[in-house]
Amino acid sequence: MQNLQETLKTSLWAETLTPKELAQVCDESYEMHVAAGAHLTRIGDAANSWYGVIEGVLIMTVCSPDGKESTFTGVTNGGWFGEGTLLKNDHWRYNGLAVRDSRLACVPRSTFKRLVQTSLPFNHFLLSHLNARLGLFISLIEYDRLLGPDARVARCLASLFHPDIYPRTGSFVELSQEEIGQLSAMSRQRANEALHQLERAGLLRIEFGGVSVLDLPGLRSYHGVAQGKRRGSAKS
DNA sequence: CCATTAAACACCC
DNA sequence: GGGTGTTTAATGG
Repeated sequence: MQNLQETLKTSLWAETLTPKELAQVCDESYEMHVAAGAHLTRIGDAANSWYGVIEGVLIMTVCSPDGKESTFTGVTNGGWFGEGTLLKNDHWRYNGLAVRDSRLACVPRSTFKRLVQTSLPFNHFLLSHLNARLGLFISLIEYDRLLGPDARVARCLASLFHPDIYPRTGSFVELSQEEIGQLSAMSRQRANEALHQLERAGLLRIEFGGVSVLDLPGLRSYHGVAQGKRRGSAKS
């Protein structure tokens, strides 16, 4: 378990700052707790902070006009989010919902903007961070359009291990099958079936309250059988 | 038809 | 109490 200062000092962007700059960021930042099930950000709220996850899990969700909710992606230990909204001086366009009791490192908007205006190395970090997230979202669209359910679960799980976005993820993914289903855009029992398929393929192990990833490259390149069709009903 | 899902249920951590 | 495995009926391509 880490504290606020450790999270800031071991972040991927800390090394882009001079010791003096970093010390000032540490001084201006603060910690916030969000209980499981509570919102950190809501669509329409003004964005006042850049958030880093000290410990916990947050998901980004949007709502359709009739109230249906869809989950885009999750952020876990060591991940940072909100920079895009802060850069635009905008309001949140997605909800940030804690699915575990979570502790957040909050870098005030004024601090974040000062770094953007004064530190070229920090901007380099932001570029690669945004680029990584862009690549992640492009991948998610690709999975959604081209892959069947089993492969979608495999790739969505694998995407949680992107080193630039999820720096401190172990091999155990602490997400219920319900939550994996939400991330992969399918029902719980379909996610359950996909997970068993992947377990049979030796890529992961299903455990209580989560899964252990055994073969990350295998998950990342999983294509399933015949574009994701299962139940080998191909004439025996 | 076939795949998927919501709802409901029975275990088990 | 919540996560998991399973069944059943309803839905939609």
